[in-house]
Parts: sequence; structure tokens; C-alpha cells
Amino acid sequence: MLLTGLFKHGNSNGGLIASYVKIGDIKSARKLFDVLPQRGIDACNAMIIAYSRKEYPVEVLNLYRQMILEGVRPDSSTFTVALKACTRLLDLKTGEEIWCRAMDCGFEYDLFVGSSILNLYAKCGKMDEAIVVFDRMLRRDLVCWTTMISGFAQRGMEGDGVVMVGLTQACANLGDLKLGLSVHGYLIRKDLRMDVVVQTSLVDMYATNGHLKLACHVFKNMPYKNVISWGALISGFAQNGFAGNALDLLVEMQGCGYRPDLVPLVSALLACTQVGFLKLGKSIHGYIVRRLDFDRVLCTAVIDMYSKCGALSWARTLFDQINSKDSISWNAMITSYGIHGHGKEALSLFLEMTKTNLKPNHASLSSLLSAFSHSGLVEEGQYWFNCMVSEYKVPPTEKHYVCMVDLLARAGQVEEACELIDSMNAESGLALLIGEMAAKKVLELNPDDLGIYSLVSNYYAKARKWDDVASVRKIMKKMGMKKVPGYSVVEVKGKLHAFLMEDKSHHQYENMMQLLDKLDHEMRAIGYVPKTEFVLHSLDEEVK
DNA sequence: TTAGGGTTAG
Repeated sequence: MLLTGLFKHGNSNGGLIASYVKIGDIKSARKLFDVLPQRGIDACNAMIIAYSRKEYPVEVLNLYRQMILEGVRPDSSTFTVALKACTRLLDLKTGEEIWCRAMDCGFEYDLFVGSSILNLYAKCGKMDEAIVVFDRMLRRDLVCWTTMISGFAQRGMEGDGVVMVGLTQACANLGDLKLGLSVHGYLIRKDLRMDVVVQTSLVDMYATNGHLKLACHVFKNMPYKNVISWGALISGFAQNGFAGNALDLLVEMQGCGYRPDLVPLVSALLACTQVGFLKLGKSIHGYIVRRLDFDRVLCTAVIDMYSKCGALSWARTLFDQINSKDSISWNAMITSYGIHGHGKEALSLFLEMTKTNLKPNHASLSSLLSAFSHSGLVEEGQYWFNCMVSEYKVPPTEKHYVCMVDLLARAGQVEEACELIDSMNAESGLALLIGEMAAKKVLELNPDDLGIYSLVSNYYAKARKWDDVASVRKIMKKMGMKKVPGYSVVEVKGKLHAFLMEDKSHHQYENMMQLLDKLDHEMRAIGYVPKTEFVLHSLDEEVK
């Protein structure tokens, strides 16, 4: 075991200590640590992290002090672990000393160190001090916000408007409706000032998580609205797939005298993309060109709209007009070629991207692999899949694996597809993938079955993929509230016509059925035999 | 001094 450690980590002392720790031998790790002629930051951190993992906070702090005495300069990990130990011991005094040193050493704006001191203050009930630190932070991630939320929750303290906006955003990011409602309720109970900013952030919190009724409720009761409030609501509808509502709201907004800026327009473009509304998308494009600066984000949204509505060459023309393309613009265009089955063009654009100073990311590689899959370019797919880590430092995720399985399976290479699944590491491998694919297959046949979703959620839970568990549960919640029937949409002369299952309400329904019958007869007359074996067995012949 | 936006599999 020890040899393995030596081999793996070369002659780094930190690595050797980490190897002892890995096999659970913390005493040997310490013995080695004590006889080291020179104890650098790596060795110290390995040892101090080991104590922290074993929940020996006193040893953590002793070692921290020893480091300082020996003149070893702590880094972000050291401070974070030491502060965590103080939190465990509720040792505020030592924690503040550590925090002061961390600031002296230039870690005042370190996200990890910052959230650790926040956590210490929150756990010790010192929310005033926490706010001081919090206000000075340059970046605030979910951990910081969650720490603040739980701190306030424990103390029952009041936050001011700015803090409440942050809390609302944190709830939006967490997707936790209960928490969001309680923040909203808190605002009302405490009669805190509900200005347009606070209300808009509430609208956004509800809307981005699919609670559109609640979002509308807050929105309608706003005494004063602005373009941003409209933007939040429209974007919420568009991103949750309610294209029609989003587009209606855009019209309503204009009717109320607001001039849409880029956000409502980008959302409207997304809505057009979802329903294939090329004509409206085009006129929004025109509106943008006439009235606004055509920035990169807008342009990418228009490119995406054109390509998904079938106008690939327009997308390309626009793409060539962007002056400073970022990776999202490139990915959008690579995707465009992919969905239109132009795998070779997708590849040459990808290669062109690598010649710029932009690096392809996981999305670029997803787009590329799926382009190969849609074009049947098996060898290319395998080649690029195999070199994505070495060439671009992008380790394949499940998405990439699914692309490859799809690519191989479409090409009839089912055995190779299975081998690939086998080669995945155990945690995200076989059981999860097959389970997921099987579940999805069943979902296709029976999309309203909540039970299948809990099956999928269990698979994720077994693989300890808590983010995925949460997103499946979110879908279940949404489904529980309202089942949205499947439908298809077609654009005729700039007007959209939607058709639901069993829906006979269209004013030309009879004509359409007659035409379908006619086409069916003509097809059979020239020898077409419909394939029905893949369709569900419970349907009778004619429905098939 | 806090609020809304573009790409990623099947």
C-alpha cells in the first residue's frame, strides 16, 4: 500500500502522508510528519486535513499553531480547515485570530475562507459580524447565502432589503419553494420595504422554478413595474416551455407602453425556437436590428432561433458577422450544423474554434459528438471521444457517454455500445446509465407515471447524485400540480396551429382528415406498407 | 445599490 503511495505521488511528502491517511493510518501519517526534515505546506495541509476529516478539531488547531510557529505560510485550505475546527468547537476567539491572519495573508476575498468565517459567526449567533463580512465579499456563492439563511433562521433576526434580495436569489438557485415562500412570508410579516427590486426578485424566484402562477400573482400586485420586472416574468414563461404565454406577455408589455429591451426579446426568441415560429423570430430579429445594439448574446439567441427553425444558412451568415465570438456563440453554431446532420461542417467549425484563443468546453464536445451521431460518423466520434481529455482537458461526462452510446447504437454497433457502458467507472456507470435509459424508455411510453420518476430519482440517490435527485423531484412536483399534455405545432403563413392528442377543435379539422386519408390511399397505391410493429400493442390496427 | 438574457444528449 505504502509503495503504491510512493509510486503515485513521487517524492512529495504531502502525497506520502496522504497515502497513509487514505488507508486510515493517521498515527503513521503523524509519525512520518514529525520526522520530516522539512515540513512544507503540502505536508502540513495533508496532515491537518486528515485531522479535520477524522473530526479532531483540537489537533487541527494545535497543528495550525505549530505551522505558524515554524513559519509555514498557510494557504486557503489551511485557513478553511482551521476555521471549520473553530466552528466545531464554537471557539470564536481563535476563529477571529485565524480570520485576521487570513486577511493579512491576502485571503480576505477567498470564497472558501470567507464562507468558513461566515459559518463560524452564524453558528455562534453573531449575525451582525457575519453581515459585515458578507457585505464586503466580492463573490457570493450558494454556500455563503445558505449559511446566511440558516444563521438568520436560527436567530430569528431581521435582514435589510439587500439581504432579502440575496436570500430570494439563493432560494431561486436552490429551487426550494418552501424556503422561498417562507422568505416571502417573512417579508410580508415584518412589513419590510417591498420595492420594485425585491418584488422583481420574487417574481424571478417563482418563475425560474416553474411556479408561474405565483410569479404572476406577485407581478400583478406590483404597484410599480419596470422593464426588468416584465423581463423576469417573460423569461420565466419562456424557460419553462410556455412559449405562447411568453409571446403574449411581450405584446401585453408593449401595449402597456414599455419598450422591450434585450431580455424580453431574447426570451421571445427562445419561445419562437421552442415552437418553430420562424416568421415571428425573423420579425423580432428585424426589431432588434432597428432599435437596439445587436450584442453578442442577442446574436447568439437569433442564431439559435434560425437554426432550430430550419434556417441554417441565415444562422451561419449571422455567426460570421459577430466580431468577438465567445465559446457560447461557437457552440451554438456547432450545434446548428449537428442538428441539421452536417457532421463534417460541425467538425471543421470546431477545429476553427480551437485555432482561436477559446478552448472547447464540455458543451462544445457534446455538440460535436452529437453532430457525429446525427451524421453517422462513427470513427470520427470515437476518435474525438478518445482524445477529449488529452487534447482539451474535458473529462467525459454522462452526456458524452450517452452521445457515444447513441452513436454506436444508431450505427448498429450494439456490442461496442455495451462495452463502452461497461468501461465507465462504477459510480456513474452501468447500473445508473442502463437504469436511466430504461426508465426513460418507459417514460416515453407512459410519461404521466409519477412512479417512474421516483424510480429514476432512486437511481440517482444510489449513485449519490443529489443534484439530479433534486431536479427529478422538481419535475415530479411540477407534474403533480399540472400535467401538460403533449402537442405539436405547425406554422402556416405566420400563424401557429397547435394540435393536442385527440384534439378535434381546429376549424379545418375535417378538411385535414380528408387530406390525410387521400394521402394515405395514394401512398398505399404506390406500394407503401406502414410499419406498425414498434407501436404499442394495445392500439388497434387502424390507430397504428 | 440589491432584480431579468444566449450554447450542451436522447
